Amino acid sequence: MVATAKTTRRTARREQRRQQLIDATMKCIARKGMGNTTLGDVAGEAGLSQGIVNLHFKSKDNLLAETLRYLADEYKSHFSKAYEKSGPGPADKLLALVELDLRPSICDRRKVAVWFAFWGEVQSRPTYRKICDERDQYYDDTIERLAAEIIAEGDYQHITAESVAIVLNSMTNGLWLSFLISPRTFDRQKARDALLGYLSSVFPKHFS
Amino acid sequence: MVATAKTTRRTARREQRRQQLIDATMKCIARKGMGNTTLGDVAGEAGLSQGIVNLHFKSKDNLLAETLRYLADEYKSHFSKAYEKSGPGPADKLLALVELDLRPSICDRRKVAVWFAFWGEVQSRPTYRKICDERDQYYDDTIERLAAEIIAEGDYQHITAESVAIVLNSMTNGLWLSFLISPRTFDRQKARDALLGYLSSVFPKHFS
DNA sequence: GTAAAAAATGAATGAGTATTCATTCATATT
DNA sequence: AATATGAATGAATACTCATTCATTTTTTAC
Repeated sequence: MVATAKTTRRTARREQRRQQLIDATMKCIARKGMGNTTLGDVAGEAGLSQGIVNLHFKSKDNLLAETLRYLADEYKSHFSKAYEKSGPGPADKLLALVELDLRPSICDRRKVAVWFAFWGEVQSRPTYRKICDERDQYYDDTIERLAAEIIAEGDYQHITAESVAIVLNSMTNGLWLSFLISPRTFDRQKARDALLGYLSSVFPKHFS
Repeated sequence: MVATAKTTRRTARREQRRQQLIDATMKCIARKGMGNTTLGDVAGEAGLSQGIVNLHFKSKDNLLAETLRYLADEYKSHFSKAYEKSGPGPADKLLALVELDLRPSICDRRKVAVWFAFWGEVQSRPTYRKICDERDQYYDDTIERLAAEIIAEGDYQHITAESVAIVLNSMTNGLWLSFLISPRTFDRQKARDALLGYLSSVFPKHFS
């Protein structure tokens, strides 16, 4: 009885419940769009009652901001892990980071839909902008530094680290858009080939 | 003559009003986001009365779809014009089309904000997806054909037209995102340099 | 085992907003 | 000038949904 009660208990620890609601929020946004997602939808998706979101997040605005922050933090964490785990040279690291954006766990229908939902509102919401900006800066700076190291190593001419960072950053975001809009025709392998094609034409000594 | 002129003027006024409302819609979406734009906002922005949108567009949903269609059509029209007007070779044409996406009349704060607002909802709205898909297909096919011609002309190895089209398509969309999120740090010239840098590394004989 | 605390419920509230429609207004037609 | 017609208004309506809160259920502490 004690054991059963523990596994089937209806209440959950605060953090657990919050996470459950954030997950439900992402599902709803992906399915119905941010504008058409109601707190009732989120609660229903989580199998809980009407007032649950306000209990745990105080307001809808707050829930949405926390959802975005969760996504951004998750991305950063994957990013750092990919960086640490990859080979020692800057080319290894750059490749690992670029490939990260195509990994199914990141380049996932639901998550990408949520990113774009927020980007669509970023213009009018300073909070969203701040969170997105921060993540982008983090990404951009790292990529540019790696590109600079590769350029120095290979003594490449006619190319700047900044340009490479701009290309890679915009390409990965743009690939997400293709994935979102045309999941049928989107092909991870082709996307990867395109990215590698770019890297090998700009850094031929490093990416054959 | 008299009858005809009068008739066309009357219908023209109707189209004029619709266009005025579409413009107001884009302004509102850019300022407040799609989710927070009310029909009252749109009517107010146009200097007209509450019920005006329903009179001309039947419903809010319809207004939004027509707004997206307008944007897509406008883009296609600029695209065709740029294609026609550009130099004869495929490299001239490719450059002209790529540069189009950075032209202030296209890469404009308001319009880009509206594109992203719709992309954020594309997942849940088949109508939006269809319109976006169509535009993308148009773009992609043309770019790929031009890339294929350039590859043939220059006898380039280790590169496919499809890859080039993927890179260019995702890059231009991605650059729009940077422009939207960080208008302060976004730099048209640097974006252009990055695009040209890509083209010259992949097609060195055509883009020095 | 009991009491206090915490978590969760779901009906009620009220603010906001899409839509409707009776009426007014402007212009064209006779 | 008189009439007809489409355009526009804006108050009224109907509805959605975020938020609140009194109540119930579950957990924790003793």
